[in-house]
Amino acid sequence: MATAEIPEGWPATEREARAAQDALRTRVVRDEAGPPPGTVRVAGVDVAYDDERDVVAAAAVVLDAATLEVVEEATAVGRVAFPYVPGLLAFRELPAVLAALDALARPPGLIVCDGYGLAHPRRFGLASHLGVLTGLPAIGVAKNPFTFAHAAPAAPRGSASALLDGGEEVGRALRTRDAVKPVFVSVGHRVDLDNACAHTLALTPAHRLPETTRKADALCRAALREALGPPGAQPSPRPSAR
DNA sequence: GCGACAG
DNA sequence: ATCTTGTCGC
Repeated sequence: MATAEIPEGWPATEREARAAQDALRTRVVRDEAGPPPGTVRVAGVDVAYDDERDVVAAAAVVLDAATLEVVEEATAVGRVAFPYVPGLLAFRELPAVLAALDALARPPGLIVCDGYGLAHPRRFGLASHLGVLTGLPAIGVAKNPFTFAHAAPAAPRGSASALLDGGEEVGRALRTRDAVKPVFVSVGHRVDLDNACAHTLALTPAHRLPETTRKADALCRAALREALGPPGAQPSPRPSAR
C-alpha cells in the first residue's frame, strides 16, 4: 500500500480551507455530460480513520464498466490531515484518496465519491474538489441529505426528487432500491446530474449504495486494520538508551 | 446566540 | 466516521 503525505501548503485552519474552496471552485467544469454508463472504468474511493492514533487509510477500487468486476485496487495510509468539519470534509479525506488514486496503474474514467459535490454550502464538496484536482469526471453519492431539503421520491427504484438548497436544485434524492431510503446524488466535475444519476443506477444492481463505494469501504477498513496491526500491539516501540 | 451538520 | 449484539430476512 502507498504512503500518503500531507501536501505542502495544505490548509491548517478552517479559514484557510474555506479560502481554498473559494479559489478552486471556479475550476469546476459543469458543461460536459460526462461518459455514458458502461463506457468507462469507474473508481470508488473511501476513507477509514483511527483518530486516536492519527491514522487514515484510503482505498480506490476500479470496476469494469459493463460487468462491475474489480479490475484494480490500491490503498494508501497516512496521518489525518484535517479534523472533521461539516463543509470541509475534503481537507480531511483528499490527501489519502489522492495517494490511493496515484497508486493505480491507469486513471479511471469516472470517480464516485462517498459524499457531495455541488450539494455543498459553497458548491464545492468532496466530489467537486477531487474532480478539479485530478481533472477526472467525478460525482458524489451520499447516504444522508446533509442540510438540504427534499421530498420523498416515489417508491420504485429509479424514482427521484430534487435536493434543494433554498430554490436551487443542488442534487437529487435517488431511490436505488424499491421502498428503501434514497441516496443523495450530486455533480462533482465534468458530469451532469442526469448522467450522475444514470451511473448511480448502473452501479446499484443489488444494494442501496454503489458497488464502487461498497468495495472501497471494505478495502479501506481492511487497510486501516492492517496499518494498526493486531489488537494489543504496542504503540511505537521506544528505543531505550541503556 | 443556538442548533444542525457529507464522513 | 466510530462505538457495538443479536436478529430478522432474502
